[in-house]
Amino acid sequence: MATGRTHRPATRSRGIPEATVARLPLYLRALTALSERSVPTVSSEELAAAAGVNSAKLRKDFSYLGSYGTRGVGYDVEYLVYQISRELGLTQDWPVVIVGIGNLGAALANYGGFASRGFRVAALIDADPAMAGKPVAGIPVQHSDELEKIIKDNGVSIGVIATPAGAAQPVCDRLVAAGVTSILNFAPTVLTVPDGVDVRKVDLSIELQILAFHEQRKAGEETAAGDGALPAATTRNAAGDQGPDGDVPAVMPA
Amino acid sequence: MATGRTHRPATRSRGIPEATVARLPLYLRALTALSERSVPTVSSEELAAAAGVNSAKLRKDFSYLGSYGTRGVGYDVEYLVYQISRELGLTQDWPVVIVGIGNLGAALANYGGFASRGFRVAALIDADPAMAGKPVAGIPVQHSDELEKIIKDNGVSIGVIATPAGAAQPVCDRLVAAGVTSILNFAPTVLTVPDGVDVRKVDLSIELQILAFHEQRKAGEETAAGDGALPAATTRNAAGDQGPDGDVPAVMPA
DNA sequence: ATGCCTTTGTGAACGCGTGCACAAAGATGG
DNA sequence: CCATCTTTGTGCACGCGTTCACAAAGGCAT
Repeated sequence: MATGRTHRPATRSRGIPEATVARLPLYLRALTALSERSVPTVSSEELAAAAGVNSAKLRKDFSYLGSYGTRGVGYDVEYLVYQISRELGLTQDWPVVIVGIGNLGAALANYGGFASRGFRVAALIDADPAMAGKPVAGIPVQHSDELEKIIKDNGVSIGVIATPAGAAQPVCDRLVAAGVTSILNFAPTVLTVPDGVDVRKVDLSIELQILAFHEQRKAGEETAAGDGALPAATTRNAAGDQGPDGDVPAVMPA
Repeated sequence: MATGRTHRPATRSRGIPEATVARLPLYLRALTALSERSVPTVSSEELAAAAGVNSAKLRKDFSYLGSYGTRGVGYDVEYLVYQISRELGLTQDWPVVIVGIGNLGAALANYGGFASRGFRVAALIDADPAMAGKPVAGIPVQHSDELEKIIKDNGVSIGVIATPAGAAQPVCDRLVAAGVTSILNFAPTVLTVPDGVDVRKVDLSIELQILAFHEQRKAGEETAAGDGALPAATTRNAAGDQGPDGDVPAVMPA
């Protein structure tokens, strides 16, 4: 039971570092914008600025793909778009299913960023029978019962989970059993999957909490000048705190 | 001009590594679940499993906060919930504004994960006059003209951008000018902000592209048995290089 | 009180990612 | 054809993050 592998060992497959892979979509976006403006070539410096990264890092990233630049000139935009697209696997069609058509699921279904790359929403799935047949983003929602059949009929290998936290793991299990090997998880839960299955998670609440940490630190530094104590953050027995049961630390070790 | 700071120097403020901060919300969630089940104490091993991380990493993370455990026993759940909440700044109220009430913005407004922590949606803002006054998630949408006033009146320091890509930077500039110092960006664009302002971005399309990369790699390894032409990464600028699809970039350098 | 057993907290080694700085490569102009 | 100038590709060093492994700490039973 404790064998849940959420993290993959590494991308030692035979090349491209994980950190580089994560930046390729960024470069691709910047390049696409240049392409639309019919810019023929771009230097590492310019492209790096557009993508918001260091130019040395960008050149090193590209070096993992091959030598696609021309010294003294830069990179050919169209050619690079093609190479990165191919490397990311975007030259082929990726059917995806979205499970859980609530507010977020519907937003995802309507999101243009999917279709613009090689992704195609093959189906929308929800457990609520009342949703069945109702069109969202022009696609009729199907009931969970059809999940396995949908996956197999469309050859889906990527699934998006936008269900409530409680439903995520069961849905995940069914997706994996039906043949899905990559999952994008929006539910605030740790998913346990077998080896060979990739999971990436997006958690809105976590991002905000990280921002709050830095925000608090900034505020603390300002007021720290006049007062050693942090702002009311150190509120003792903060009653209105998170607790269903107005709880206080109450239990102190020692 | 190329001075756009999207990345912060570091969190050497006086302690906690960035990687650790990013995991604290994860621990907090696991601990909250335990708390609701009235579990009094938990060992690093158990908690690590629940959060999906290595137990040594978890102990080291906690060691940055202080010595909150008891050897031979583990950690007191309630006490740890409190300490992490305090460290993350969740014991205080964080008013946030969401700008761009489209599908995604509406989904965010309805997302329960915000309110459950210290976050409170102070206002919803959209540039479309037709949206003004219309309630979303029980909160009436306000027009962009009110942005500065809303920020100042509510003391908002965290802003969420869910606008189309084109509108993101102008909105960002206005938020920052009005006093916002932390931004969560859902628009697919690189935001340029002054020093001292934190930006975190969530890009749905990028996550999918990363999954596609790994998915392609998995598929490639399978079929690689019969075909050795896969790792063409070392290909020099050879014209008409690998053409599995016979698709050539059309524009070739040289 | 004493010894055993469990679990924390952390020193140290390792590996990955980042950024610097420069030599090699190629274009361009005379 | 040669000199010069631009920009790539990368060797190298540094710092952060992860993991191992173990000594110290504390509870608990006898």
